[in-house]
Amino acid sequence: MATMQDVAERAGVTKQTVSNVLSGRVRVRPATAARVRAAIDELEYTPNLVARSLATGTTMTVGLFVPTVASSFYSEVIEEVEDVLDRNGYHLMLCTTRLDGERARRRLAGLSSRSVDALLIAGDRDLIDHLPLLADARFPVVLCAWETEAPDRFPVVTIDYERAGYLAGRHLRELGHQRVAVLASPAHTARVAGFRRAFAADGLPLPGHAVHLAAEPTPEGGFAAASAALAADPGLTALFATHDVLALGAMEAAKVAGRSIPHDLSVIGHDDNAEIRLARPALTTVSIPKREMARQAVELLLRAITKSGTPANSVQLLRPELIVRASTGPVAGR
Amino acid sequence: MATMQDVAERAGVTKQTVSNVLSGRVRVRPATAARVRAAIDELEYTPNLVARSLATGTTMTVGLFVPTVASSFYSEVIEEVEDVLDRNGYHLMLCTTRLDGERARRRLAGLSSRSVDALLIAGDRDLIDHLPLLADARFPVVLCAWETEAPDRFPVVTIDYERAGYLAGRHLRELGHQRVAVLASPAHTARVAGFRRAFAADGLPLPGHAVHLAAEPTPEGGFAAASAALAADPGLTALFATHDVLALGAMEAAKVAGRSIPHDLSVIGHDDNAEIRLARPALTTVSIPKREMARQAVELLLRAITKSGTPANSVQLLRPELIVRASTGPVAGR
DNA sequence: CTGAAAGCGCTTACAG
DNA sequence: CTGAAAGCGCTTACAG
Repeated sequence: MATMQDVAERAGVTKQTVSNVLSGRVRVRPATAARVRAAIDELEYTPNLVARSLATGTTMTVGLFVPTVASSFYSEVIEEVEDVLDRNGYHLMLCTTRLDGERARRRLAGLSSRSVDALLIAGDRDLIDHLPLLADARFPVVLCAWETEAPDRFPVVTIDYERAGYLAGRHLRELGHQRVAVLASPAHTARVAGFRRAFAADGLPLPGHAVHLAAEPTPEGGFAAASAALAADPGLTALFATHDVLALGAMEAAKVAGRSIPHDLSVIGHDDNAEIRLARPALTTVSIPKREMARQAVELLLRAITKSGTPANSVQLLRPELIVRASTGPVAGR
Repeated sequence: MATMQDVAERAGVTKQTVSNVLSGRVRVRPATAARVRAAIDELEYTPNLVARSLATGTTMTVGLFVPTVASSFYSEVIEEVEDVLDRNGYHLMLCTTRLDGERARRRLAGLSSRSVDALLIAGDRDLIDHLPLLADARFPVVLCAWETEAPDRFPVVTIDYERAGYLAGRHLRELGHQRVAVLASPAHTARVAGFRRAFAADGLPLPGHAVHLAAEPTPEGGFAAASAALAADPGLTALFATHDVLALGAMEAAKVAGRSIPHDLSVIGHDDNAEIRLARPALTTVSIPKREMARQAVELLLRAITKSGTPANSVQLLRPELIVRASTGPVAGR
């Protein structure tokens, strides 16, 4: 392994000069620089990043926490984060918490030792209880895809989930639906609240039992929740699933129950994820700008690193958008 | 930021003693150790991993290259890799190559500077041309999920893809199918070869035009390829998709063409990925032990790190398994 | 069982 | 524009 010292000797200079050539921050006479470059090539020298990190106090890597990698939402977040990072010369350290708080805690503690220049935490499911661990992190922390209320001390870039739920509710209201149910993952409280608001605004507050929790964020979970909802109230004319994959299961359940979509039952999802491309009829859903969110979160993080201060403690909300397709229709159709 | 020196002063010892307490590799008198631990707590000292890395020459992080994170195959590989790593105290540095050879090259060069203790490369699509870059890597490299022939110098843990294709072919043969087509991603050469072998063995070599390449590994890609196959030869009785998501699209295409599955057309996939849970009829497929593969690959890597030698240059093949469900049936049914 | 020294390979002021 | 020095925060033999 060639070291900077080796290169220096070969080029007949000191290692400081080699360092200067490499960093470009100090002007070096062209002839000298050329000699240094030649030596670097001959020796196949590549700088030791660890040594550089120790000297500069910077690692050029960012940590990313996500609940899972097996969902198109987080896949896209990860890819977007990596792209922005890559463009700026940063590496990505990935931790998936897997709904395991203890695991999350352990990984968080493991990363907090200056091996990372900043931390991006996506999704609030597992880490929320352990955020105090980061109370005096010496690096910037940004939260994204945060649906529950976030701790005051960290900036967050997220979706206006409440509005997303509201858009879904308003759409169903405009179609005349009155008896509706919600299929929700336990964490999706803001979406449910927004949906409720749309109905309450019209003087039709949703009864508490209209919300059916799905045990798992899978089609199977949606199938079970939808079956339960339909059994509990056969008069239902519409279903809001707080997650597209839940909606997929709900469509299956409707079929099994002999209901055609959207004629007998409207179904609306949330996310506009890749998983629904094959759904028939095409699923009406609320689209959320996940890549945009990820991009802005990383950029905030990167700005915080270079300014080496804590980032402005702001909450940034990206707006969702209703995408009307074929799975929702007027209630009159029934 | 408290340093080891600070802890030492507070505890009235030298930093070497602190180091010894931390590492546990040298016995320290209990009373001294207790004083040191107290000082650590009071100062909230956490060791600087970068400094440790420079001193030990080890970073406790492993790099993982995957083509993409947006597929359940690679999601599962990533999660499994991370689990094994985590259990052994290692961190994960993730690079997705995204079908971009130049990007892959750049990331590879970026990692090769001792910031990683070992490298696991999953999938051969993007990096194969750049592997020579690793020719004199100073850390172990292991390949996995490799379908094309791997460069001699690296150990590989992969699936017996040829056999997977063979199992699919043999199944169709046993059901009496003679006129069949293959829907394949361009890289899936071994699966196609194995499938061919099953037919050739029965004296029914597949004509070259029986293979239809899918432009993209998506349901849409499968739909297009299947439509083309059905148009080219309406007498087809079975389709082998080298990837489950292709099979999903093929099932759609069959529906559109007015063919019922499996009565008019048998469809068999490959991978047994989560994406097919909702397919109706349930998809017959060839299951591959992806998590097992990932686990063994990482363990090989870890062994290579600790032995600090290059791992045994072996090729390890895991066996696929045929999973018969409802999308395939006897040709006589037609 | 504890301490003094050297070293890991860089970078960053600071002189010349 | 180039060189000598100190330092980043650890670990690892090596003495005592």
